[in-house]
Amino acid sequence: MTVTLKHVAERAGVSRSAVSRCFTEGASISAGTRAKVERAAADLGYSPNFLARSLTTRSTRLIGLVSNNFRNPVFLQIFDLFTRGLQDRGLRPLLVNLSDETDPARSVQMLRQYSVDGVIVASSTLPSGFARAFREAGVPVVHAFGRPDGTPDVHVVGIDNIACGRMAAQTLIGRGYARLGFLGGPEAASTTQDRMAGFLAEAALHPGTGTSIRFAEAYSFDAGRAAMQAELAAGSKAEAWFCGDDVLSLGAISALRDAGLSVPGDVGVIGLNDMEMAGWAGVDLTTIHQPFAEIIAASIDLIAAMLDDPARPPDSRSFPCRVVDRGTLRAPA
Amino acid sequence: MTVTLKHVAERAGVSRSAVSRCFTEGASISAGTRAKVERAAADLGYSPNFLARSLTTRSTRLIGLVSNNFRNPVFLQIFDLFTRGLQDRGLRPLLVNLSDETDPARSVQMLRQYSVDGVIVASSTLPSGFARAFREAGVPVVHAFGRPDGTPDVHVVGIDNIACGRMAAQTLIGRGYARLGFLGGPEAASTTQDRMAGFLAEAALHPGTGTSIRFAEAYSFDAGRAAMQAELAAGSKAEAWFCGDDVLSLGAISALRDAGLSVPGDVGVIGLNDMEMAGWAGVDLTTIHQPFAEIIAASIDLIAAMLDDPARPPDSRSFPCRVVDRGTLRAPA
DNA sequence: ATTGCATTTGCAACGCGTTGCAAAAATCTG
DNA sequence: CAGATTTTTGCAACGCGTTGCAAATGCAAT
Repeated sequence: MTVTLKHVAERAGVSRSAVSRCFTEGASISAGTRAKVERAAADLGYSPNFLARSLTTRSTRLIGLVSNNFRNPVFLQIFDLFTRGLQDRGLRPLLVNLSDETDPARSVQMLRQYSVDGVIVASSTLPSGFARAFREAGVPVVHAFGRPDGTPDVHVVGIDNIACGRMAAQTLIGRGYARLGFLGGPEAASTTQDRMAGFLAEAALHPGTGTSIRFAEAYSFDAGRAAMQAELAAGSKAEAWFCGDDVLSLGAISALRDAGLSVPGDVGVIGLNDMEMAGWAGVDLTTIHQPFAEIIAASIDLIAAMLDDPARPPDSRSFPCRVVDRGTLRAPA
Repeated sequence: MTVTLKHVAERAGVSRSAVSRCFTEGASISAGTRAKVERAAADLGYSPNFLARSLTTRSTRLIGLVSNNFRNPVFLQIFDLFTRGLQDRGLRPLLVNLSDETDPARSVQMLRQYSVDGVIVASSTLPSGFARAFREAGVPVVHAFGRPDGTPDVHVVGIDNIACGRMAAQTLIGRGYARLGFLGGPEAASTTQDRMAGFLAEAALHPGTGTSIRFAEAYSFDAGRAAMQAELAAGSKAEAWFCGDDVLSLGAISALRDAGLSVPGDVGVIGLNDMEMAGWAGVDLTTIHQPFAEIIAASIDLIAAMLDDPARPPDSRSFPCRVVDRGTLRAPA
């Protein structure tokens, strides 16, 4: 049977309150009773029931970790960092897979039923309605990898996707490529739109630079490959591609190489994310590094801050990215 | 503020019990009051607090999902399948990252404090003491990807690692390789030992077959690469390798190719798992398919069964594997 | 209208802890 | 040592639902 406060209290010969206070930070208890209680608790193998406690303290230390991306290997790194970071603060991730959920209301309800203290939405492709729905339900929320914005309605931490788009274009132009391609992720995602906008804006500043655009259905190898195959079948003229994600880049490269083109000999590719695999020998993907560790640390900081002050006005943090030069672009002229 | 049973009861003009019964399956309630209650609940946006409910029902529908492998891309697929499968049954995964935890007691205590209904340990490298610790604490547990065994002390579902080792050796011998290598994961893991044992046993049945052994520090690309580099530096003579995991295989292949060897021209490689990436164009890893979907479905079935009957005697289920022939072994003679 | 039975309802206690408050005990002052 | 403080303790109520039980209601048959 489960051993409860009462059992410990009886064994230690004190009141239930005394036992409770022994297990709550900073409560008033004398050294003597503390010793008795600890002894009894140890004998019985007691530890307090967090869920019962949460009824009165109104805090579960449960955090909903919500994502819809379980195909892109970079998310394993992301889950690793999130789970460790949360655990280090005594928070517990309740993992929610929204891969085929379209209705925010259901997930909001479910997470409220479990009284989560907060929610982290980790996705660049979930419509922002999801994050907003949590906020409207009064649940602290931070949207990691969302679209930072001057007047956010929820906390957002991510990168400046427009700047990344520019950076990619600049890099390609700096390498002497004139006909540029953008291979984006799902067209509807705001991050895709921003990356494209930055990319096109920068390209437009450079006369003699042409651009073409294509979108992949998903952030996956197959989708990237299919998109590039379609592009090639349509007689692509692009000399270098900026792909909105590394795994997309790998798919695209495989299509290019299958078509007998050399990367970077014939066509250059620059990705985005700098997932672990991008650095693997033999992969050597040139890419824009997205500072995951910082983004995740900031997200956790924010959610932790909201536990203390749930009314904290939404904030938007954006971290700088940088190009990691490996082997899929030709050397500077 | 949170809206509770009481508020709904007042608004509907019924007792708290009536409201409660309206939200519990199969409780006795008339159509009339049900309508009143549902109306009031909808107006107020009420939904019951699972955690409070769990106090009396003694069921949270929370399942600890425990793993220590957040570097091997195959685990993203695994988490995807687990989270979806659990969600489909109305169970909620509390994700626990044990990457650098060595003491089972701490995780057991933590998960008990959250009153999880059960625990799934998803790992082939966690010492079996972890799973046992949960069982001893009276928490239903199933160890997925563990070592199936005739007299298990916890539920185990996985593959017959010895048979896989044999299968790998047979395959290599069938292709005419005579000097075989085994590149295992962490040496201490029972799965590594079993795969090796099967591999060596089978090789021993074939006169004229030589074997060499090496272990990687972890199931990671870098570890596989480093191990193969060490092997090459030591003047390896093996013609074909069975690697205990796909990501290890990829690391090994990268080392082989860097050393100027062709795969499968000079050296053959067969992996284990058949992670998604193994099938990517350009990767084309020949490997032994581990039936993840089945293993995970069975694990979830088992944990669900234990919710009904916690005393269910431990069972051990093993799923058959099969070779998936792609491009890293030479064709049969 | 009465009896008999099945449903439905509310009361009150319970699950496991926490906490405001007042009483009790310990400590300090003079 | 009495009196004033401070600390520690227990009581009892509370957080949010559930549930055994007995009372109340509904309905059909007599």
